[in-house]
Amino acid sequence: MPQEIPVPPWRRPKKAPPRMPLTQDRIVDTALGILDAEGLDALSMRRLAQELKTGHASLYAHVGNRDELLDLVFDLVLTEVEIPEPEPGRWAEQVKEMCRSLRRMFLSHRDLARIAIDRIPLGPNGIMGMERTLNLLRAGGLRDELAAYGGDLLSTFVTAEALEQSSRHSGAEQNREQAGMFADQLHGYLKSLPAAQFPNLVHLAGPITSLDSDRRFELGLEIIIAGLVAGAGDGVDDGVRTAGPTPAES
Amino acid sequence: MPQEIPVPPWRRPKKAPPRMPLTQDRIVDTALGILDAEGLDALSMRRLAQELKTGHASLYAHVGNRDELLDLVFDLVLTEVEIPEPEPGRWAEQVKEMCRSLRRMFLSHRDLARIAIDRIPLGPNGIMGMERTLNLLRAGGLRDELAAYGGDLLSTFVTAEALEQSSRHSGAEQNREQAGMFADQLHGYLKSLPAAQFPNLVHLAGPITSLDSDRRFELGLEIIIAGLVAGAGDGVDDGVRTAGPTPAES
DNA sequence: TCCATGAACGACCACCGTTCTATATTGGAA
DNA sequence: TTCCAATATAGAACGGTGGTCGTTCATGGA
Repeated sequence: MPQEIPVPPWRRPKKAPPRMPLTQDRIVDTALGILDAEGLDALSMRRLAQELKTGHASLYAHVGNRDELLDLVFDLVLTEVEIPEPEPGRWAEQVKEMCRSLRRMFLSHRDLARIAIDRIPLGPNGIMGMERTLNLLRAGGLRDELAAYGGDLLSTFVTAEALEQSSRHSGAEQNREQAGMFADQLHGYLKSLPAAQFPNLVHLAGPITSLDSDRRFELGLEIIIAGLVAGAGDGVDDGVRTAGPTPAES
Repeated sequence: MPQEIPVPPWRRPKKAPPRMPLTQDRIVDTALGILDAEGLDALSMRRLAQELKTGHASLYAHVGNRDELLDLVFDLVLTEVEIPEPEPGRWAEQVKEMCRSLRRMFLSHRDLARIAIDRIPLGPNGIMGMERTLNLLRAGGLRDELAAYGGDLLSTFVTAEALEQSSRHSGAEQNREQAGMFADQLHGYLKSLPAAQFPNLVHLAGPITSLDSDRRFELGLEIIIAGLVAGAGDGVDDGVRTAGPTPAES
């Protein structure tokens, strides 16, 4: 890195102040950068302030606290998720496309699933996403309750699956290699169990460990969508027998 | 509290040493106690050591580190989950019973879902549970891949749902009240959105906010089980068309 | 009785999030 | 142009965290 040379004070125009002011946007952008590069544990207020060349206490004038910062980061990346306008006859495929887009977003931002897993996206982009998601789900003819809950279930599924995938590659950065290592180790372990006591684990050691993340994801997606189109929950066994639409509001 | 009187050294039988030794079991039990009473954030090594009337450094002779301690706590509570032996003709109901038992476990131990969400239960009780779960799922006639993944999907679902429920009651202890408060606030907010821009959110404000945790859980359970019995994923659209059993191992 | 072993422990280390207070900077009014 | 009030900035400090290290000490075996 070249040595920093102080700028002579006489050539420094009035405009374009060299001291870029701290703004919430700049903080959130930088936070996302650290997250992508170094993960959630590295994203401390101090590390963030250092990146912004300021003191860590200064951040609190713009973001409230760390948790709120994570809210903002989450809402920011939500802009990357594409939720299609409904087209007739392509409902199931469009739902899958939406979930795949959400998954791509998670996989392209390290540890974001850890942030999202216990957060309800109520920022502006989150609300927009909910609206568009509901629009798509209802286009499939789902009754209100199922549309309302289906969106939750799908996004929870995608988040949890991304979380599992990223937590398997814990600690250091490793792409496919370490994941394969782990799968191999686990496979060996399961195969080594006493077959008399663990017949199913021994028998299924292959399928359990050979499912890669992509296959797991597609499989889960199909299961949930199949369950949704089956109109599950029409009659539940806890007393409520009728399937009529729930009253519009509580 | 009565004053502590030192025991005279002459009456102290050889057996039953009054100084209860630190063991891993005692540590894990105590950790679970703190977890139940005060939550995960309160479960620090120092707090735990204090409860055991010792120094926090002493714990590391028995548990490795905090993460491993949480592994052990997780495995311990897994003993509370009941996984039924398969009975003919009751498959779907038995799967539900298993999931409900798992959920009861989560709800009776504060913050346990937060511990479980990114952990693969590979302790002794976890392995036992996996075996019994696979045994039950396969009794339903699920093909290998679906049985192997179905268990994962179900447990992920139960955990995520428990996590959502417990994170809604964040911070202070609140049973139904605060949850209802939050739902009411959210309902009001959704209803207040501009209907032209957010027609679906406004229309579904009722169903979205009126679903209580129990109903959400049962609904999700039915969706997933319906998807499983539909044998989803027989033909997937990523090139693989045949549904033949995957090779026994990789 | 002596000693080796391993558990227990206090002092540290390098951090963390957050708050308080003092200072610097700035835009606008006089 | 000068001055002031409002605001942004940042340093110090607080009370915590998980984890390590070297030392002390009690206990069981020889």
